[in-house]
Amino acid sequence: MPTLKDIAKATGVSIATVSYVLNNGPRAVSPATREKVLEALRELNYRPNAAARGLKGKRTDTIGVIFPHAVAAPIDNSYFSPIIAGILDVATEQKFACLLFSGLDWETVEANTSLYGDGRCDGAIVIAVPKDSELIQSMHNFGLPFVLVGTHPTNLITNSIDTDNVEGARQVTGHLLDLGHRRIGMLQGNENSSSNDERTKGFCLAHTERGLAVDPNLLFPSAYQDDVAYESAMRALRLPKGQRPKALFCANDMLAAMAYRAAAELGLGIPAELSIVGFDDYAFAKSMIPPLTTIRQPLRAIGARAAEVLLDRVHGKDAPPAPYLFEPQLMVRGSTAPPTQD
Amino acid sequence: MPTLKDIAKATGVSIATVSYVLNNGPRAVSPATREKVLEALRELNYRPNAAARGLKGKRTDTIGVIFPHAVAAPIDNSYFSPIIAGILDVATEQKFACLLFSGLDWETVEANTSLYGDGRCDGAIVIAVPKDSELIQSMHNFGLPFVLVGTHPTNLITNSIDTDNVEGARQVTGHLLDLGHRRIGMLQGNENSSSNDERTKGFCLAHTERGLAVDPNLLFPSAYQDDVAYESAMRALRLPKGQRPKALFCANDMLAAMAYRAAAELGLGIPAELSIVGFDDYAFAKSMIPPLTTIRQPLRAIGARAAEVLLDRVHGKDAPPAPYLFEPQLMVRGSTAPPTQD
DNA sequence: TTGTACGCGTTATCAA
DNA sequence: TTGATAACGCGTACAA
Repeated sequence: MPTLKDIAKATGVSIATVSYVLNNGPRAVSPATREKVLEALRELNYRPNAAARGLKGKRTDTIGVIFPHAVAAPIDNSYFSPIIAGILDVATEQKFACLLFSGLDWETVEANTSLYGDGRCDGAIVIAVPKDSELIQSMHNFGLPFVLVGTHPTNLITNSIDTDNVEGARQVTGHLLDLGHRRIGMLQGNENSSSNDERTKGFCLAHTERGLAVDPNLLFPSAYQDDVAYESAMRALRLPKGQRPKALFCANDMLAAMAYRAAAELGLGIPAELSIVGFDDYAFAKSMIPPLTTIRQPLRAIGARAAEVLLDRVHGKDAPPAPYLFEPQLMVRGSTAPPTQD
Repeated sequence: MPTLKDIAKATGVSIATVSYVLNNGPRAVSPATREKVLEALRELNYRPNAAARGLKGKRTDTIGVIFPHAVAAPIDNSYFSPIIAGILDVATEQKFACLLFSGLDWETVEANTSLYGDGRCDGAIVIAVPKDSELIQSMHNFGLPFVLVGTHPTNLITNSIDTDNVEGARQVTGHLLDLGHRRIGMLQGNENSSSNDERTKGFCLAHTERGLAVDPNLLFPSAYQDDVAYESAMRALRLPKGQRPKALFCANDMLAAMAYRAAAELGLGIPAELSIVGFDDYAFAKSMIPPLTTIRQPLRAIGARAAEVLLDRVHGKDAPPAPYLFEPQLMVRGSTAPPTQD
């Protein structure tokens, strides 16, 4: 690997000059030597050494992405991966690379956080961290720019990017209510997640706005894990006919897929005997049979926006630590219909 | 951020001593000073600077992962993300981080490859690169340890990790033939991909082993993209009844999902009127309705194995540049049944 | 047992 | 317009 010194030697100039050519400044170089240097750079296939640059206190051109990648929950693929794709879109465009810091769960991730503090990245994006996590405060104390995705800490210390979960849940529940449904169950997500709190709130809001009460027996605790979700769905759908919900609002599309499975096993037709709606509009939602009515969350755009905000911070344009909410979009497909008579 | 110098000053020893304590050598430090130093390190919350370490020529404790993340194909999530999860499993355990180098397609990725050569990582994993890509040769020339996943270059210059695609395709096609199917179509994947070549080969092999010929009209060119796949599936299933395949082998599960959609739109019951099999066993396969019969490819284990092999190389244990093939596993579910009479 | 000093490849300051 | 050189933080050969 050639270094500045090699280029300087080959060209007969000083390393300073080479550096100025490389960085287009901060001082001028005569066109003649400039050309000579550029040629040598190309000739020897020179690559600036990232470590040396980082050491000089310059940017590392790297952003960290912090998230857990649990063992077998489809949500990990469907949720994290479009977000990371969006981050990559923006990062690649701005010639940044992404450094993943991960672990199976948040506990492991937090235990490994030492990694982000060693000057390997200029900033970090933290995805779906539990809102009571110490990580948020400790990162803030650390001073590295960071942005949250899918989490709204109570004290606003940095930017957070997300979809308006309350509004989305309100819309999709409203869609069911407007179809005439009155016995709607909700399959909930992780207990300590921002998204589940907000989606539950929107579910209730849609009811109260119409002067209707939510039956607490129709809130089915579950989690963003396929096995847990399947069990919860079975519990909900095995209720005696008069109590069984005629529609299910699932806290995300993966839960909805599990509800489909439970319904199929119990011989309940969708949407004839049971309407199902989800949340997120994962890639597979439109391919489900029947296609799932759900709330579209622009995950890739969320990731891209997070990267933009972070890179602005990295470049010194400090935005106020405001939350940024994307508008949810109701996607009415084939899994919802008016209720049939009992 | 405290540096070695700060610790040295606080403890009243030299930076060399601090360094020796940190690295447990190469020379001994008296237990007394050792304790003092350790305490100061903890006290001041010292973190070694990765850039400085990298500059000294030591390991960066980072592995690069090179792959494209195209615009909207579900395969990207379902294929890449479990592999990356597997890489993360091993990397995290060995205290390595993963640096993603990506672009929308391989063209962009290759244009950005300059990134991997700047000393930011100790080695790289390249996922599903087209087998004729220059990237492979240029990385080899570069001298950075690397490992391939899902690609088998013709000249064996490093390790490659994959599933035995020929054998998997042979098994799942054999399953259809053994059910009595004789008019089996194949929905193919990307033209220049190793996986598609090998799966096509296995498809043919299963036929010839049984003394049967493959009807070339039943090979439907397609790609690992949902829109293209859907169109191809429609073309296959719109054939007049006597020519229409009664079973479809899809080059991966995403194609199979698109075939489900096409079948649903044409009113063809699965598996009554049409058997469908896939390949990969993506997370969603078992939740499809009916659950998809497919070949399980242990993607997460593949990622983990790739990371292990790479880290061995990084640590200097040079294995021979052999390919490593995982055994495919036939998962018989509800999407296959014996053919009905015409 | 410990301290001093050099060099890794950059960038930036100072001097020419 | 350019060259010499200090500094970034760390690891280690050498001197003490």
